[in-house]
Amino acid sequence: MTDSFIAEARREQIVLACIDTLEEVGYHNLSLTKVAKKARISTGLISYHFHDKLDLMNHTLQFLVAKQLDFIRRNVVLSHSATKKLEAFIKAHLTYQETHYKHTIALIEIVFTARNENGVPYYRMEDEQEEDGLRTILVDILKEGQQNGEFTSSFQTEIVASFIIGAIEERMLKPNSSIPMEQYAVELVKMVMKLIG
Amino acid sequence: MTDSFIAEARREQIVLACIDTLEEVGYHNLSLTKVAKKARISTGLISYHFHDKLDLMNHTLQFLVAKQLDFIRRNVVLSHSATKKLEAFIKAHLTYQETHYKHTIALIEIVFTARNENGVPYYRMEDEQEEDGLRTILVDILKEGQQNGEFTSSFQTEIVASFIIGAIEERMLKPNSSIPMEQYAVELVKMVMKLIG
DNA sequence: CTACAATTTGATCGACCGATCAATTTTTTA
DNA sequence: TAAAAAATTGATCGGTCGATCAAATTGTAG
Repeated sequence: MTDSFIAEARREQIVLACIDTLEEVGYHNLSLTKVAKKARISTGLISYHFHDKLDLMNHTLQFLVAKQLDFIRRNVVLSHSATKKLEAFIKAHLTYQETHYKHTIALIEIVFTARNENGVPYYRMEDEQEEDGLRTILVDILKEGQQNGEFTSSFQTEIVASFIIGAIEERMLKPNSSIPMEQYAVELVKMVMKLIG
Repeated sequence: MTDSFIAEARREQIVLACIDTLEEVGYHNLSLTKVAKKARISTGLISYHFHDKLDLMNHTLQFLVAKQLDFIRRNVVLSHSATKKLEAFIKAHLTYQETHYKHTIALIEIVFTARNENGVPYYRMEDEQEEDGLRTILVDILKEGQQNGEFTSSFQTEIVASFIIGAIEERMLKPNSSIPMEQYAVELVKMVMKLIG
């Protein structure tokens, strides 16, 4: 296993096949054989490019998080006020979940099922170096708005952030709701502004 | 397998062992052998009292949901205004997650990992007959408050309910937060009242 | 062209799992 | 108390999985 172009392309191909398989059968029923079949390669090749199953899952999770973060961040930076950034964050996040449904499902499958070497699942892990996560982006927007007077200073950014992320993730788990995503996004923005504006 | 007292007690014992095992190793690494060992019985006895592994999980999920629902409902009915009921709902829900942490973890493990005969996980299922779920209780409280004038009528109960449940479940996944549960509950109640009061 | 390195295959191994079942023990029934 | 029913054991079976590896193929450097 090296870092050649071929190896890098192959690894991404396997990661993509892993995402497809996760969405179709879930982590619970996923096997390396199924991923290999999806990627139209032999099972041994996966072991050649990834140390073991957990290593493949770690790379797949990293891929999914990076894509989502990149999409949302690119939308947020287009705005130049905290209010507009907040709106962009909420809408981009909800939009991504709808347009990249397969990725969202794969992400959920890994986060709630995969466990590290010590048996700790991702959803129970302490966010070690939350240097650059989605939550940090959101908290920074809230702080910026407080500092420049767009938002009131009478709320704790961490709690409002939980509030917003909770509402977004709640929607992530119920995409089949009777309420269209667009409307949900608009209403959520309205509510948040009523809270902090 | 019958419905005798012995069988009923044995089934509950197995369900409790299942909850313990879920919390310790997760659904992913759970086996009927481990559940049997936890319950200090033979493996065959589980198959005697439950049709198969999925049947055990269904009973365990039903047990967990019923316990949680019962606790929250008992707290809510003590209050006699929509405002107080809403406060009781939020605080009871958050309190239950902290005092019954093991049950919360087991619930998450089943909902996000177990799949029915058709391969559909619980978290992706349409809530068939949501006759009596937590969400219904919450929506009913919101409707009651709107009808008797405690709350404004300018919001959609379904969306605010998602908002509230999202904030509660977000906390469920991050119990190790720097913010104490009590404070989180108080702030959440304040925010919701600011939204709808 | 040649030799070496990287890549890929597919068979195979040991381990574990869910489910089954004959045999045994305990409880209930009459 | 004797017979029947219920409950329980533990060994066992077929199946699947993750990982390994010798062998084959492809790519690359000299």
